[in-house]
Amino acid sequence: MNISEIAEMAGVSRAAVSRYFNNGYISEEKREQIRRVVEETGYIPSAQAQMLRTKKTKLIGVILPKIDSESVSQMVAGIGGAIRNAGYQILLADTENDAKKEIEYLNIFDNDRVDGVILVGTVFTKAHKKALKELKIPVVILGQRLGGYNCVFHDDSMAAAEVTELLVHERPNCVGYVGVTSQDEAAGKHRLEGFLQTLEKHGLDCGPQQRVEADFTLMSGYEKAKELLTKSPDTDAIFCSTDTIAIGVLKYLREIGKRVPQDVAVTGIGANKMGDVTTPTLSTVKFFYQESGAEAAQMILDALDGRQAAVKELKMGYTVIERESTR
Amino acid sequence: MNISEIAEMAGVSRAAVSRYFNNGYISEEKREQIRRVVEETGYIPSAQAQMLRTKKTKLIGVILPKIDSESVSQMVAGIGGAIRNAGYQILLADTENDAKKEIEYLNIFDNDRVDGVILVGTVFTKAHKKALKELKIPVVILGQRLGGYNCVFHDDSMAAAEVTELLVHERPNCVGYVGVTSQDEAAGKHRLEGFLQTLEKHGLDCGPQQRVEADFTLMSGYEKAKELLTKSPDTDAIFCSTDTIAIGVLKYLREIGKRVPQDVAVTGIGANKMGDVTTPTLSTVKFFYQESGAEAAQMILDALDGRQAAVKELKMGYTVIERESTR
DNA sequence: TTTTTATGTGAAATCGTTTTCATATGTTGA
DNA sequence: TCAACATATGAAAACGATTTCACATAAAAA
Repeated sequence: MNISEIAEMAGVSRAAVSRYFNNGYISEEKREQIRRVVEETGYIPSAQAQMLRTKKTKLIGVILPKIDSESVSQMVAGIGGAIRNAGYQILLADTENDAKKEIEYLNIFDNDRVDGVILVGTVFTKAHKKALKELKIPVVILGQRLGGYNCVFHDDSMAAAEVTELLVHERPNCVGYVGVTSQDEAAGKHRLEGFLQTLEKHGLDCGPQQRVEADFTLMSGYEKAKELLTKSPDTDAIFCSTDTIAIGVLKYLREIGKRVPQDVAVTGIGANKMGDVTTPTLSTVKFFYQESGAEAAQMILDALDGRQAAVKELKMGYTVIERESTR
Repeated sequence: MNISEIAEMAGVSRAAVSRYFNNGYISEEKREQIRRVVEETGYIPSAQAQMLRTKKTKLIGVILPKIDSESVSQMVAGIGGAIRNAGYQILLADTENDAKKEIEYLNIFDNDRVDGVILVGTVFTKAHKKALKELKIPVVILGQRLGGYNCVFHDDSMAAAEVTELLVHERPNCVGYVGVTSQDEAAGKHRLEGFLQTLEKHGLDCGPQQRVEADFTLMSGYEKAKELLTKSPDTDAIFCSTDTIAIGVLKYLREIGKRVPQDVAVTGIGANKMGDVTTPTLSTVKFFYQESGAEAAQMILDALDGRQAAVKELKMGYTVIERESTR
């Protein structure tokens, strides 16, 4: 089934059929003839031919580090919901935490594979910035701020600062930090900054010897808590850069018989589902991942529509969730 | 940059350049000339033109009910990993639990949008079966068995039967069931069957009045537990069709002061991350979602390669995880 | 009445590849 | 020597749409 057959069956030219689908000038009479034939045959225009001719794919490339993560999958849900009504679809590129693949996909997508890219970023190297600079199609960075680029990110610093208020409410003697690499500016650097800022405000301290660096897993949180508490057994408040890490920390504390929050207060960030079912439940900050995904999608859509002149940076809000692990 | 420009720069015909990329006959001399020009220009052939001409998109359509779900996102991770090396990518279609959209996407994808479809199924209506029957491209059903179609699914019945063994280990007096609609054959019908089978084997019973139907949420598990325990306050073992539901049940039991497992034993299915951090931790069954995704992907790949003559049904194994909520 | 404008139409070019076809040449086997 | 075959090449057709162009016609404006 192609446009020529439809045209012939309807007794019109190919151009007329094309106009029928694209709201071009066409008489009521021919419109009806074509409608009938299209209905009978169930004809759908070839997406490939359209893409080739129009240079529009109606595809948004989504590059992400790992799809099976609560936050990332929520962002994708938000993106999907926002672009569907505009007739776009998601071309998924899961890099499996491989930075090289991020750049590879960026280059592949740039070659007319998709109309725009949403990059769920973690760490930005020189190579990333070079690849981004050379990009010919619109791009939105999601989850990180990157100067000069459209981006949607979370107020990691303020969120960390506010949740730290819960942590230090009972005036701890010895505060600990279980974070992630500050190469990840959002989850590493900014959260650490917010944390330290609140400590300072309260005349508290958390020197480098009180800080340990985990990766994004529960077991790593557990191990690093052990390291921290072995070094400083009198730690009575622990800030964790993610909920998953925090839950690993809780696990270790329970194992050595420390009560939370009586002996040690603990906070996380991210409002992972797990944090609401632990004992004690975890004080944390809720980011609106699905909404940020939707916002990023809208930004790409605007760029594709030719709206949106200047580069936009959108910082999303958050909600502090006070639960049992602090007080 | 198109193939004609490259051909001209290299002093060869378009056909030669095409052969260069597709391992056709080409002399060492020309190969080298083309290689140089391609390297200089960074030329990448237009995917759209290739798709149009070859009728191959190198795309797998993945239709799923909801991407921000632990099991689904793990399946997608598995699919992604398996198809990447074969040069395929995922075109994502999230139906947001809308069965109509499942059929819509099936039809869209069938029209040369993708080379094959993986359908993460839940409920199959007549309309689904009609759409599937009319499908011209290969399809694999993931997560459900559907006779006559390639599918990868889990041994829900046996898994439920085995986890029920844990539940009845202490010879309960009154067994309850919090399940999901049996329109969902995998999570509803088969798990119920497995559950009942083990009960029968032990001379136990769980009549319809002891069974309640939840949806797939934690709060629903909570509400239905309330319903069940109001009706039958002496219930001392509860089978839950999913971990999320089970955790809602645990929440309610704790609220009314029932100890788990001393007063009431509870089991779930699915090995959700939450079940390992609750108090008590949840006895459950681990399915291998990522692996099933990978298997489904391999099946599609085989079908596209012309291998795989007959329809295949692949039933995946499971592992029972005994934790604190039973004993 | 004449000019402008809006509406309607199909032929043909175009998008950027792959593939068929016709045609060579050089090598091998009989 | 001649047939058979593998290797090599470019011209041109094909994939299936959209869009430009030239040309109508009818209605509105001057």
